[in-house]
Amino acid sequence: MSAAYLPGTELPKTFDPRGVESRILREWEEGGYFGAAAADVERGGEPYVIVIPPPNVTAVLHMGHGLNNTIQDVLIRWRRMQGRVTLWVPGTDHAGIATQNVVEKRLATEGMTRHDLGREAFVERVWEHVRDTDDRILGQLKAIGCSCDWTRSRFTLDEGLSRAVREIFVRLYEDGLIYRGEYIINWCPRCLTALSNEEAEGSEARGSLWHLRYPFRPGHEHAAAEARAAGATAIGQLPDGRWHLTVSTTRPETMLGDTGVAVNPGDPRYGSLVGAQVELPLTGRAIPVVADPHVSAEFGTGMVKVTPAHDPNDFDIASRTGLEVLNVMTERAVMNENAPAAFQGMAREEARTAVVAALEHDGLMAGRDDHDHAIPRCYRCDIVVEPRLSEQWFVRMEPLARPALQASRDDTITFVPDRWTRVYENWMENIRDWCISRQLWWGHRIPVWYCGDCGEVMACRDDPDACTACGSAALEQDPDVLDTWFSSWLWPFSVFGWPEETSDLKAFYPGHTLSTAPEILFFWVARMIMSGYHAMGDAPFTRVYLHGTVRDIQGRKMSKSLGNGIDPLEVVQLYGADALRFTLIANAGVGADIRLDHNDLEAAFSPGRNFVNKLWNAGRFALMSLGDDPVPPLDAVKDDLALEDRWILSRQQFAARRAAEELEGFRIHGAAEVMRDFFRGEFADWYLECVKHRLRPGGPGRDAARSVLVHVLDTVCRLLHPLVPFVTEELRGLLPASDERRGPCIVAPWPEPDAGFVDARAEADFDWLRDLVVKVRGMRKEYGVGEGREVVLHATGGDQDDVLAARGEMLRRLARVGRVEAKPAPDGTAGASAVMRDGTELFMPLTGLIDIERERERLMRETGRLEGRMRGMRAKLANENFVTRAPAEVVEREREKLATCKVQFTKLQEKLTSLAGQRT
RNA sequence: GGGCGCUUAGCUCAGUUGGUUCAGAGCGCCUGCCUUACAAGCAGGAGGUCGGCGGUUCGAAUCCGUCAGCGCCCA
Repeated sequence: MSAAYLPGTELPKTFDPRGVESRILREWEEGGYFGAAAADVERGGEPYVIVIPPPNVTAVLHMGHGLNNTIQDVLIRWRRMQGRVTLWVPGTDHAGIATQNVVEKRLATEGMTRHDLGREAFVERVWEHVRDTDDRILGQLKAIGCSCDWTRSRFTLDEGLSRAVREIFVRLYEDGLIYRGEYIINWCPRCLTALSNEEAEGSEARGSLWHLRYPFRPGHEHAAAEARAAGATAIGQLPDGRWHLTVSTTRPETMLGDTGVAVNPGDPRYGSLVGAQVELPLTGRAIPVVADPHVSAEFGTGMVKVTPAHDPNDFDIASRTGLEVLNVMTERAVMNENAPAAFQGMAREEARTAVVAALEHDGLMAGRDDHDHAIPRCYRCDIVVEPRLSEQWFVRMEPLARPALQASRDDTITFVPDRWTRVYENWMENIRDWCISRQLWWGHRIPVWYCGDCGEVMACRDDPDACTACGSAALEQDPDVLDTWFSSWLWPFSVFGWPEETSDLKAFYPGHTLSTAPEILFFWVARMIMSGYHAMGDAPFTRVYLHGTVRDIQGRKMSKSLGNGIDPLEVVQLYGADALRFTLIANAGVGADIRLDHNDLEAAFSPGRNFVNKLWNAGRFALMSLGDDPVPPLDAVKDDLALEDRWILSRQQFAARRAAEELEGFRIHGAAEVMRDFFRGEFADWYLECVKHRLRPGGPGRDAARSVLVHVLDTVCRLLHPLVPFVTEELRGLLPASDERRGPCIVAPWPEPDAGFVDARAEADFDWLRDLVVKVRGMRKEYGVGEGREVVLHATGGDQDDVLAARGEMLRRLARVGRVEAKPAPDGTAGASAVMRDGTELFMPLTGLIDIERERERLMRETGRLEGRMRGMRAKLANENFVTRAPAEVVEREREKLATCKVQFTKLQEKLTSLAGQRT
């Protein structure tokens, strides 16, 4: 692309990412390759669209983002090279509760709360924070090479996206899908806001199950006695003769808010109790026993205490049975004025201890069992969530879930790995309404106004001046904001200007692939699909790739609090973006977690760096060897191709085909493996070594070698570009230009396999040569024949003499074989032997070096191995069932294998016999 | 309580529809090489009864059941 290296100077021996990446990045951006316009699609281009999972502006990116975005960039770059109109929309998320927490914490260090600042000033403080992290996040994405359309970067609180939020809110409200009501919601007593069910994360905890005794009120002894007589073991008498019942709870402090005890109406034990009154201990209140069909007769004592204001199930019981709702806690989960005076002002944990002690003191504690259960915690601050009765806004989800569920069932949307399909469908099938109001200041203000005069409630697209019912100007906007996810669920179309019917929306919606972590499958992915159908009538994407989590070497999730994170920018600084990407990709099995050692970045990222460096050096070698003469196009040398040329060209078609297959199936690590095997295992290790001598000035078939070398290297660059974009861009830019090699790699065509280059004969012949070289190397090593010392090789009994004769120079260079004889060595010559699979006998005279006993052992090992294999094959073939039932093809293959083994075995036996002769 | 995933070489993990060298890669280890692309490299090598048991099948790392250990999700 640009002349970064002075003509005539050697390229550096190691690839220098820092010197290259920023320059290439600039060239890409200036070239405008990242962007796409609606017009490109209107002209008939086939779009490929990804919207980024917008990172939180809470903090800068970690390695999980590195993985997430590398995957997206690989897909985008690949599709771009395939000629699709690719668009990757970047952006960030305002992350209401999380961001507010971060800024509040910072204020706390200054000894302030958000209330000291006031709403407006506080929000301005948050904006300052956001502007800073937003820039840094986008910078990080650029640094790892993400080819997003930066001109389209969005923020979920942008004006346009805020408009989308209002629009969807009002529409849903008008459709009756948004409502306000008083229900038990998950409440964070630290953040002082409602949470959705998804935001209250269960955490396993060792707890207790306490059994409490509630005495019957005077006059209800008969009911108690009757129940006891009916077999109710949980009914009994206290030492003072009073009757009591027993209920169990994991949260004794809530008993202060009990307003009843419920039993199943069909429970034969408790029929007499319904309508009876018990005395609620510590409070002096009398509460009734009621019947409710949702109480399980089998669970526990079959009687449950009912605390309507502090438990969602109890709330439901109360609404069915008419029990009173009594809230005994403040918003900070401190016992309030409805609790007995002795407990008022106590925090819930404190109150628990006090209640237990008081009950014990009164002889009303029947016992305690260990009880493991899940305690919901706030996903942002980890405080135990308190179920709290409060008035909130909800989305009625069931109608929205219907098409979203159908889309999965009919494979309109598919998940990779497939197991997430069931998780998604299960969630959709058991959908619950979504609490969307948050008692926060940072976020989209709920677009609802209340009339101070007539009480009218209005959901408005634009701020109203007067009440639509009475005309009053005494309007007040709902003080709360919306759940963050209520804006991010619109992301796939709000970024294109919805609700305006923009040309972008027409061109780029629906998108194609969504790549994210499974932890936000419900929060975000599922809801995007719902809103996509509701607002656009179509799914926002068709394939959802759910990748694994980046963990530390001990398998712990990387986190700031553990200090086990790895900063992507540090890795880019030290090893380069390509190394970061290749390392992540090569380690990322489909949906599998990745372990990286944060204490040893060298161990974690050097393989990636080394691979990149290897690539660089292959290019460096090519450039040093090509000389200044024009490189002929492949067409011009097609009649001069040597075996290795035809072989590598054939293998290249295989690699291109396999790489595309892997990418199609989202097996990106598989693509990396295919390409690494091709580039390192075949091109660098074998092809380059084979053609070195030909590339010398005046070397045989030099022009053909030069042509193939450049052609394959160019292909390697293009194949690897989606994975390691910088080094491939740099390298390809240095190759001699030609008509097919003009323009930057980023928009070069993806290599399509060309059947015309597939050459099975060349592959077979070359494989045979490769085997021979490996065998010779093995024999040399066995006897410590120094690498500088040439040997003679006798190769007899095979039918590859032509191949051998033509590749003498290759053998000399790869195995230090000075001369190949097509006839056996004279009888009695000491040396090492081997037999190829086709029966070709190899003999390497090693007079003076050979140890006959050792050679015998070596050959015995070899025959032993063969014998083992043959035994297996003979047994298989002797099995009537195998021969008759297995496909004929498989049986035939087995026979052929056995035959070749036999030939090898026999020849090795002969060698052994002749060795024995020599010994005597 | 329900569901899902994992268990393969010392470490981290691939292994698509059961059958061609399917028992693999990278790192680590051992041995030998500074062979003018690359020591961030090259060549050669050691190392695993694919968690246990049972089943299906001519044939199982692969399919089924079960047990054990680890992890995750939902209630």
